[in-house]
Amino acid sequence: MEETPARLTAKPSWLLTQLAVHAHRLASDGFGEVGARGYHYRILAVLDEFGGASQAALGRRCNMDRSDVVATINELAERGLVERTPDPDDRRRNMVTLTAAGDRQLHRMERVLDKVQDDLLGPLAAEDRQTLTRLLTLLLTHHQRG
Amino acid sequence: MEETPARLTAKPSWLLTQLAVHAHRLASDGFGEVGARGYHYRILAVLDEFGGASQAALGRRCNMDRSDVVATINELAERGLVERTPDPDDRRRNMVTLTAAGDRQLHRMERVLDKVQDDLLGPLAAEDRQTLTRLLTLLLTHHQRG
DNA sequence: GCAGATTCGTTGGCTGCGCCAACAATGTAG
DNA sequence: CTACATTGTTGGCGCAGCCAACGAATCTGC
Repeated sequence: MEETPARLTAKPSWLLTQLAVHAHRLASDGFGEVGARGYHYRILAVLDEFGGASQAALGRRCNMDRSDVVATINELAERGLVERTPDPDDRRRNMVTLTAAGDRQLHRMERVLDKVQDDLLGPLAAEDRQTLTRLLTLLLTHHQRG
Repeated sequence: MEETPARLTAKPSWLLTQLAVHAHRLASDGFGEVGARGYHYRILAVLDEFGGASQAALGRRCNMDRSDVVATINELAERGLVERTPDPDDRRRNMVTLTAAGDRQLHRMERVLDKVQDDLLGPLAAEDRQTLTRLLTLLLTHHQRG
């Protein structure tokens, strides 16, 4: 079949973004099977790990825009996975908390994601997986500061 | 500041997609400075490397949907970077060819992209860059077949 | 105490990229 | 000739990442 030009396949930025497409598709398909999407997982994971928080704090923790947090919380609240209550100490804030159903959904998504990692790293040996993770982590933390 | 949950930062799929966001932003910003975007580069690169081709063939070579190729060729033709002529041998096809201006634009984008790679891989030593590229290439080719 | 800056939730909108379905025109194989 | 496949095109969708603006509430400097 038709080949992709070498100028593309040689560039790390190309490899990264294209592979990210595959990763995203794997995750997206998996999430779809439990009626969710990526943003849902981020919010639920943060709530489970750090407890209830304001929407702005959630956004900062999972690298999301405030406006996208609003929409996501709307969807999660509709499904009863999350509760939004006004914060009495600071009436600008909404306290967002995880419900029992939300916790169950998080566990479902966690299982989905575990499988995604396996599919994604498919042909890589354990050592290579570790190397890759190390390098990616290094780069990501670097770009998060600058 | 607020931290990102470990469940996220530990997952290769997260690292990959988030780092891809940074890569995409670097490329996007650079392309923006020369009045272009990612799809433009793909098409121009394929034309330069393999010569004129039909829109469908272009799409297969750079992993783009036929409909997106149409829009991209429209934009490129508008700017005079590409020419669209009916193929006399197969009247379904359009022959798309690179113009001199298109070639110059490609070179501009090439320079932009070289800088992007450097910014992207920033803190990595030459050896680590090679390792990363190798692993990513391996995974990408794997996911392109399955 | 008060004026000015900052934070928070919310609305509405935009871009890029990856897709899909449908259609007419053309080509190919049986 | 008939079926099937390919090509260009239109129009539309979803996800993710953004930005600007607004009123309400809070915090800060004076």
